[in-house]
Amino acid sequence: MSSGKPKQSRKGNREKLMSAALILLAEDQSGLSGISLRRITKACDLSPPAFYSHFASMEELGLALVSDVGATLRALLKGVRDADTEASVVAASVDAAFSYIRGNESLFILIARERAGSSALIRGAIRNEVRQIVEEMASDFHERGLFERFTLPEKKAAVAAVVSLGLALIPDLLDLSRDSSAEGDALLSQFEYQVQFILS
Amino acid sequence: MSSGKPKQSRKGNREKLMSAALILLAEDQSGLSGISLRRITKACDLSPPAFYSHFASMEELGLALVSDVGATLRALLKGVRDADTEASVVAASVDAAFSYIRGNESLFILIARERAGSSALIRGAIRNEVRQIVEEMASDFHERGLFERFTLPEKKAAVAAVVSLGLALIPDLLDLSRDSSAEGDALLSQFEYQVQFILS
DNA sequence: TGTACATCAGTGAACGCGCGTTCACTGATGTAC
DNA sequence: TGTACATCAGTGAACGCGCGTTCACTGATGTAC
Repeated sequence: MSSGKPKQSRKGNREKLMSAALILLAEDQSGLSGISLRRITKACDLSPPAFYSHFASMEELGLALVSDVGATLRALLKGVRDADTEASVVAASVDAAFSYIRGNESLFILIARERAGSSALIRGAIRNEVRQIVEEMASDFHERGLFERFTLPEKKAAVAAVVSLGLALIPDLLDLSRDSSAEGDALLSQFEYQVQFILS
Repeated sequence: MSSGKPKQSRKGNREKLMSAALILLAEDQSGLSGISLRRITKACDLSPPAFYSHFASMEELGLALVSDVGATLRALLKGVRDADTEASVVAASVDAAFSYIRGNESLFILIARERAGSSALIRGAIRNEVRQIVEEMASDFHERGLFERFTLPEKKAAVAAVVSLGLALIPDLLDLSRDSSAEGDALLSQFEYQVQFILS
């Protein structure tokens, strides 16, 4: 027996805490307020006080997660917006967003849930990330002459509506496709109608 | 000194528990999982075990609240749908919903938050209430020949979009109008655009 | 390259707290006679 | 109307639990000489 663990590793533990939090967030459906500092550190094989070397509180960890997903998603959407007809831009953006969502479910469970969650700070951070994405997409469309029948504020309203409907879709989609994929599909085709209505 | 309280009152305590829960829900912004059985019973001057005479768990209390607000809102919307032009039906419904929301903020904080909250049962109950409202409004429009350019599933999708945007609006509105009424107004006029887009 | 040292991410023990839940009980309420 | 009784919403004490946070500490890591 060569025995045990290399204790006190000290490398990348901040990232480990963040991804352990995400995993717990996705397992329980309980939201940020339902997972405890102690469970997160236990999942990383750390002692509870080690948490404080990286974050002052759970809320700060939540803010870090939100800013991560915001930055990633913004970069992703920017990269995909080089198609130049309206239909293809919309299709590409929705596709990109949804495939990223599928690959990073737990981040979006966080966003969808904490958007109306317990921490005012986190709600504000999410609102800002969403707002940034909406503004960037709307100005981008504006500059490139897409959707010219809309004024700039109208473009923002339209993009905001699509994003909001998409976010609201996430928890429903997760709940329903757990039970029956048919209901999930119905939800998705309803979403397609809705996007179509909004972008006339 | 004639001294104190009539103890063990036994009348209407179920309702007292429910409304105490709502008050706590609105005070803290913490969601159902953030208010405890003990705090609710303390707010009603009851001992903690008295809770169990009325509800088997907090989740059951949550379900009771959801079904209350669903029933009330459905009745309210039904009563207001007797206008007979598209514009006036929409305007009347939105007005009715928003003035009810303003008068019952805490119920809607519950709905908006728990729609993506920790309890799968409660999420399901909210989904059903919303679905019922959407189906009723859409079939009603259908039967009365309003919005004839939409098929029935399109009508449902449109009504669902408006309701979803309205629900997502609530936490943002509460947060932002706390800071500045200007931002709240901007949000509301964005919502007006969005309803307009959807109903073409 | 080797050694002394500062830094700081880690440790385990301990704390007080509010929680949900159980238990045996009490006494107000409404009903049957 | 008055009395005996069943029901069941209430009580207070007690439980074990997991929580966040504090503390004095340790020892791995990277740097300066």
